Parts: sequence; structure tokens; C-alpha cells
Amino acid sequence: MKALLRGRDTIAVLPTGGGKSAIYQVPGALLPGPTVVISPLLALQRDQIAGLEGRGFGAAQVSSAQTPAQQRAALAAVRDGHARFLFVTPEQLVDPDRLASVRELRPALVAVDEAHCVSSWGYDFRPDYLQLGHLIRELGRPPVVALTATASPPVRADIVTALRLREPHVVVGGLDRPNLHLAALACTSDEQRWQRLLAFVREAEPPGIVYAPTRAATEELAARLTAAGVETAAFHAGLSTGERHRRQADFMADRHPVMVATSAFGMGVDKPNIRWVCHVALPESPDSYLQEIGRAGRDGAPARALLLFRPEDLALQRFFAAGAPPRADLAALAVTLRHGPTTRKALAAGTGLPARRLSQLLSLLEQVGAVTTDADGRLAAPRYAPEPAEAADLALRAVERQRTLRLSRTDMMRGYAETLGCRGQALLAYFGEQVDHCGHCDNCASGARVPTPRRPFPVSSAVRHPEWGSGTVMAYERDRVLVLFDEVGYKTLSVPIARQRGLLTAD
DNA sequence: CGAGTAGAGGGTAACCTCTACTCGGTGCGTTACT
Repeated sequence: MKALLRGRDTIAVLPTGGGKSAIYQVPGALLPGPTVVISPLLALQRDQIAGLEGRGFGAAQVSSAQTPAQQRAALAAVRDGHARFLFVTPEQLVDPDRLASVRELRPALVAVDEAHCVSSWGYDFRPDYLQLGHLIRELGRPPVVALTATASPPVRADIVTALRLREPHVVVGGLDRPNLHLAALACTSDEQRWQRLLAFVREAEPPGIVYAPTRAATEELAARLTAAGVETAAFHAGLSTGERHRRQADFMADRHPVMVATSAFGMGVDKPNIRWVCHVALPESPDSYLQEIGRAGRDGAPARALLLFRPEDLALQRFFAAGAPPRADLAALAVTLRHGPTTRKALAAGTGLPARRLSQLLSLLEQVGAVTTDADGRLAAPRYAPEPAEAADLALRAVERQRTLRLSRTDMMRGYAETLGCRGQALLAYFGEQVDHCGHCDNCASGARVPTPRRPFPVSSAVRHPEWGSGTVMAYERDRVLVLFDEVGYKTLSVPIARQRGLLTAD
């Protein structure tokens, strides 16, 4: 709050319940001008507005769910001072008219809620998230605060880049959750995994959440659990909005004790008494995992996080990470953009590309400097833009680099699942927190003692590897060292072997 | 990348094996209908 009141950009990584909302609400109430809150989910925005109004602050929302008259009324409420907070999605701000009307409000602060979305949602899903940097600049570039419950160092770096933060003040706090017991079990078949899930759900105190990898799996597991006598509902994005609301409300009100869900179930689920979270597949990354298990035990009472994994689970994550746009589309669009400033509408009509595809391609070309947006929202190749063919190559290389990093994070999740050492240590190391013995995981409980490892390079120091280039030492786990490399992402190296072969040198 | 399924083929009748193919997460917004 102090940093923001002094006009300094800030990143706050705090667990839910750690007072993240207050970080923008208090300065927002004090600064001479409204606060624009950029938030990914309309339902989340409504919750926040209800909270603010409960505390006597006016707050408004502009979204596609409203009529034009309601949208005008919301903007007017901020303009005449009845509302100090305006909630929008990035998609709203991409519309040049909307951007102009928000700029006229002269915002004094921009808050980006769930800021890790900037990193986890790339060009292929909600690509407008990648535009936030220049959109905030067009708002007059007030101080920016990025808020999230989980952001490992590469995610923080993505946030700084995507939002174009200027030497942000970084606050990271309390990622270790002593009341949350961590455990993982390798399964040799889906049948064995099901038996273990059933045994766990029967024995564990409700309520709890089962995270499954696919929509079909949520439906199937919910049916089997219900048949086995555990009342359960499935939750995924394929359900109608009304059905989703109903099932979420039922779970929140303890009308059914177990929810089987895909990753769609999460943001905005702030239920204090969830006693356990069980994954029946390897999650995408430690970031997602920390976020998902963080929904258990918010009341501070004991809670459990169980991961039932199979090595085969990696296949699905590889599939999710795959895919790149056609080079020809990228190059053709880059050529069109050299013909002078134009609008999205004109581009869509001229190229015949669907709006969504166009957004994806534009966000990639923007990353490699082949397109910029002027104050009127018109798009053009900047003066020193790369040649179209080179722009396409650069964009595809950027996609490949993001894919590599994503897969390295999935590898880290596998490392967590398979470790024989302390799980709290393995998980928090990924976030740059060195813990030697968490005391609340299965391996700590079974008496696995962490030998005092040799630590030839200090944590956070720069190192170099002949093949993987430069990187940063994140943490040590038993006799291995975890390094985050700039180009290839996370890698785990054996300290004795690295030492023997001279694989790591101080950089 | 791997699980599941449909269909072809083998060699001889009720079933097994192989190959080709499909499918797989997250939500905003807009538009065309009831």
C-alpha cells in the first residue's frame, strides 16, 4: 500500500485470505482518482463489488453482460464520483471506444487481479491478456499493482514483461501452509488410482475437491463416487452457466460434500472449511498445484492435499502444451500490416481470418515487434519492424520457447510427485523459498531425513551450463540442485555429477 | 503422447490382432435465435 501511494509499481504474491484485495482497495480509496481493476472472471468481479459496497465504497462494472445503457450508467457513476472502483476484463479495454472512455476517467491506479493469468494464458487462450501492457499505457499509465496467490520467478518475470512494470516493488509472503498435509502416491493403473481415490474419499472428512484432467473424467468419477455412496457433483466448463452456478452454490452450502472438477473450478471458490483436495492426474505446474491445493484448510484447521499420479499423465500435458499457428498466416498478416494503419475490423475483413484467430496472431506479432497499436487503437507495423518472414520465424520461436518453459514446469510437478525427500521443500523450492524440512508431508512423517547437502552455489546466484546457458540457482533438494535457465526453463542436476564433470560454473 | 474405438483381416466360426483415427483445459465476447 505504501509503495502504491508513493506511485511505485508493485507485485504482491500472497495466499488467498492474506489481504490481497485490501492492497488495492485502501490506496484506491485515498488516491485522487478512480481505480481500474482488471479481473478475468465476471463472477469474480461481482463478488469484489459486493465486498466493496458492503464496506461503503461505490464500485461499478462494465461488461458484455450489460446493455449499452447499463454500461453508460456504470461509467457515469465513476465519472461523477459515486463509484471509486471500475471493474473490467482485458477484452473490454481492447475495444478502442471503451479504452478511450476509461482513459477519460483519469484513473489513479490500475490493479490487475489474478495476475498469473498474464503468464498462464498465452496467445491461444484469451490472447487479449497479452495486450495489457500497452492498454495500461493508453490509460495514462498510473501506478500498477499485480496481485496473485501464486507466482514463481518465471511467472513474476512474465508479469513484469506483459504489464510493462517499472522496477516493481515485490512482496512475496507465506506460501508455506503448515496446516496442509502434503502426500503423493504413484499408481500403476487407472483401476488402482480409482481404488485409492475411493478409499481416500470414504475415509477423509468432507467437504473436499477432486481435480480430474478432462471433462469426461469428472462426469465418470462423479457417477462412480455417487454410486459408491459418496454424494458428488461434477463441474467443468462444458456445463451450461446455470448448471455451473447451481452446482457451485450447492457445494458452497455443503449440500453435497464432494466436487469432482476440471481446472475450471477454482477462481472465486473461497470456502473456508474445505478439508482436502485430491488430484487424480498430474497438474500442469507447481503454480497451478499450489493454487488448487490452497483452497483447502483456509480456516486454519488441518487439511490434506493428495496427489494420485501416473507417469502416463504427462502425455495429456504434452498435448495441452502443443500447437502453433501456421507460419503462412503469421507472415501474411505481417505483410498486410505494412500497408499502413488499420483497424481490427478491417483486418478481419481483409484477411478473412476469424476475430479470435486474428487476436492470437496479433498478440504473437506484437510480442516480436511486428505490430504496434496507436492511441486510436489502429494497428500498423512500426518503422523498424522485422521483415514479414522474419517476424513469422520470431513469433514461432517465441511459441516454442513458451512451450519449453511450460513443459519444464510440468517436469517440476513430476519431480514433486516422485521425490523421496521433503515435499514441502520440493514445492516451495520452485518458488525460490528454501525450506529444509516442512514437517507436514508424507515423507517427513515417514522419517525420511534430509542429509545435509553440499551446496557449491548459493541460492539465487547466477550459474552457467555448457548446453543450457545461464540460469539462477533456485534451491537444493537432497543432493540435487534446481536451476531456472533463461532459455530452457527448470532443470534439476545432481550436485556430485555436476561437480565431477564441471557442468555448472558461477556466472 | 496415450487411451479408446471402429473396422479390416486372418483363417476358419467365435475370437484375436493390427491399423487408422479421434479426442483431450481454462472464458471472454458477439450473434442469431426463442
